[in-house]
Amino acid sequence: MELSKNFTPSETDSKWYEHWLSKGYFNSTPDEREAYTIVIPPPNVTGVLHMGHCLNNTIQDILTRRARMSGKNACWVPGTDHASIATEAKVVQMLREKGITKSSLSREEFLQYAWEWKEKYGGIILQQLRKLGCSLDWNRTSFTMDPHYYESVIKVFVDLYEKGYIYRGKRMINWDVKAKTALSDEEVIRKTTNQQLYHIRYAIADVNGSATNEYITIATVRPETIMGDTAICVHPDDERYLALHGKYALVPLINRLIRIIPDEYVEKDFGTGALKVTPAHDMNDYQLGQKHQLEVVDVLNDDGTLSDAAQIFVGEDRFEARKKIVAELQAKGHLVKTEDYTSEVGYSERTDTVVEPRLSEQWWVAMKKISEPALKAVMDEQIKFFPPKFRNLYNHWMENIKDWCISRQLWWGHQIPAWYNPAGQFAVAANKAAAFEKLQAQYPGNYTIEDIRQDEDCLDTWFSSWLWPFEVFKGLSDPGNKEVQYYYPTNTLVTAPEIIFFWVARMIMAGFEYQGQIPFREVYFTGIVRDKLGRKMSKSLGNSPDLLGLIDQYGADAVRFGIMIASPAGNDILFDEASLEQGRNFNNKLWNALKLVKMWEGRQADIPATESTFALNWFGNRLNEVKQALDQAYTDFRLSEALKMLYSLVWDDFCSWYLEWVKPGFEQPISKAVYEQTITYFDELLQLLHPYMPFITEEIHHLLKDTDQDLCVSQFTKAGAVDTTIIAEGILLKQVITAIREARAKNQIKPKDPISLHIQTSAQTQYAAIQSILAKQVNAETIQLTDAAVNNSIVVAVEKDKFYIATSGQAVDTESLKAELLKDLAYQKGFLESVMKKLGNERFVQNAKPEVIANEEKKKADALARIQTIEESLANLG
RNA sequence: GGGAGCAUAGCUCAGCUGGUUUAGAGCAUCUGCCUUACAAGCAGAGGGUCCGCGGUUCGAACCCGUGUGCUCCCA
Repeated sequence: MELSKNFTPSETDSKWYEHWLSKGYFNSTPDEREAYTIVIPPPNVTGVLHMGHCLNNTIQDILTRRARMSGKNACWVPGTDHASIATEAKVVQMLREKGITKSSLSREEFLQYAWEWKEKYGGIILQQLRKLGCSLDWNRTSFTMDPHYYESVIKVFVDLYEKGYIYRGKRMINWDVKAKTALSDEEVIRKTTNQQLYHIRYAIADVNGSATNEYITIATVRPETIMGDTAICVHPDDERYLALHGKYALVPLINRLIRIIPDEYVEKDFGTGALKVTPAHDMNDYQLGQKHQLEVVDVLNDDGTLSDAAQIFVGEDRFEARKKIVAELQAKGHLVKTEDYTSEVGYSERTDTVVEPRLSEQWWVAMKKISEPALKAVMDEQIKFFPPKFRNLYNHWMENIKDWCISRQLWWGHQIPAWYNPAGQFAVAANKAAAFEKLQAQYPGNYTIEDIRQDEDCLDTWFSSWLWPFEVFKGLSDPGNKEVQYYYPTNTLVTAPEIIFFWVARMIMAGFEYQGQIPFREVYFTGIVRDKLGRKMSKSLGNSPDLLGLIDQYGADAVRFGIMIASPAGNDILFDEASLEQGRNFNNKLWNALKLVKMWEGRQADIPATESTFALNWFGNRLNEVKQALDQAYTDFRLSEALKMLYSLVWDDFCSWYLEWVKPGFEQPISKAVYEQTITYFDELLQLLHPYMPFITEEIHHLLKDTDQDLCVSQFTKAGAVDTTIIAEGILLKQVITAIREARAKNQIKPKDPISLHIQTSAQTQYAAIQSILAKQVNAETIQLTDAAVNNSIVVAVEKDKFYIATSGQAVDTESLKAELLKDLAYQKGFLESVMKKLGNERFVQNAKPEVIANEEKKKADALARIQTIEESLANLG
């Protein structure tokens, strides 16, 4: 069989994915094995795969595949959430393109369009995850608006309402004027924004509204809201304004009479020290207004235009109105000055418009009541966070938790199960009939079931996704069923730290409330993917690479490698395409190792493995050593480090050392035993790598030997014991080879020119075992042991042993050799000095642990021996 | 304004309980090689005031204090 020059992922990736699917390897059903469960953090149904997903899902796939290969019944559940705001925005846009406005449709008609959109365009991301190789159980694909899921969300709402955890209330909320809906605090992104601070003077007036000649100047960034002012506030101790306490002022342009009130809330040093109070349009002003019983004048409509209450510029957009009002204030002499000002402004996460604080009637969850067990579970490490630093963040948020605004003025989502009678009284129930019954019982009256209407609003998307870990197994709609008992609590949640409050905390709450236990045992927080300049990837910066393009270009395995190698535990990732190149090169290395051993396949012979005994023994021990380290790295979620270990094991230990050590001479036969063991080792490496790079490993596994067994479902064998002596001998051998090669290079001995090597050592038997390997690696035609210095040779010292390199005809560059030895000598002497300093320190000898002192003694002895070797070598050079 | 985290080679990071060779890896750089698996490669090399200062200790990259710089979260 002819193997291509390089590995070509495009030909193999889809072949193997289809094969795995057809074998049903990713599908899980409860059995007697231990379950290992991951539920995917459901991506937004409108979403497409980006770097964040790539990282997140690669990690989940690594964990899932590793579990599957470790005797567990691995189950990774895919799905999407319905993303109220984002999806509704997409549907509205689609309708607009068709010339249809949302307002011309009934709710039912709109939802029909929305479902059509979802079926046609939604969940593209799930297809893309296949390209990445994700071993998800597609039979379990879930959606937050599946019928059973929908019912469960409603059930939870009714239940929490009945428990008194949900209430309806008029409060200040974040309003998205574009989507015309409430947002929770977490959906508001604060951005530093350049603005103008306008200084505006208000005429002082008497109680009858007659203006005086005096003025008070306030500073504001929002002049368009002055028509909603109901007071001016000054600090009670501010001497400038003492005389004005209890006086009145006139709002410019509309001449409404407002009070001047003292309150310590005002900062004397900010602006003019006088604050206009607009309770309808500012969170703090609202609180101030409540304290002083101020009137609330709402001058904005729900779309961000000025309302009738504004009296002027009615119907104009808030920012247009701002410009016009500033112009008019200036024209009428009310504008004192304008200065540049920078502050944080809230923007809607979904529509990127400036969020409007707005007084509005919404539904809320009283969080204090249900958060307690969830806080405790993390603090007690019943749920472990990786990295643990996120426990602090979690703790802080949970202790200062605020009520959750769960209503959204949207149609796409779970409609709030509250019904109102004609008098506006309401009841919460699972359906209309039950609601009517409740209403009549509570508010008897002369109205029929036809007269009651359901709340128009739907629920926040997170109010459905917090049920995800159990409702994907129908844990609420079919309580205690076999699946939820088997798979729940799930094992690992892998997610980004930015949704720790949106989601992680709330899932834990819901888990306790509805399953009586934690939803997962550990949470792994990935870093945020940034570009190589450290900037967060975003659409507006255009710095997110086209992931599918990268997969096409480099192959899924290289992309997975690239993102994992750059992903230290708990830190952000600076993504650089260079790491994908490294991944591709690594693929190629594996591929070429395959080509090499394939060349040997037909050259097997019944000859003893004598010369390769050491190599076989050594690599077997290295493999066990790394396997043990890998187990620990996985336990600690040090996935990037685990990959580095594997990379080095394959590239350095296997390819650069082991394969070279067992490689037969040109067109020479290879011992059958050596060949077979090499195939076994190679296959073990592929197996260890499989969770990270599933495609190439499966491909090579099948090319390596004829087998029906797929690597995907093969089972790891336990790491055996490690013989540390062999490992140490391997290290010494590598050192010797490197030192001799270095000497060859320094003395311009061409790789093809053979040398004669003489070894002066006290450990002669050790060298007997590795002699043939050494000869091969340094191109020595003879190797002899010697008791004395060899004349006219290059001398190299490694540890306590000396190596004399003799060449035919080549002049030895004694000067550079001497320089090297002197440099080494200086280092060793410096080292010895530092050790002697310690040992000469009485207090060290008194206080340090015996094993530490013994180690220093050994360091001293070793250094002395090396110094002696070097000095003898120098003497030999003359 | 409140809180958290980070600072080690040009870049990205390891360095776990203070003592494991006067600090390690990968990438990048430099030198020499088209050696029969691999130039997407091989062989070798250079590169550090462990952010500054002070302290604890026989001993500090590691612990404490402080300053500086960066990042994030909350208001």
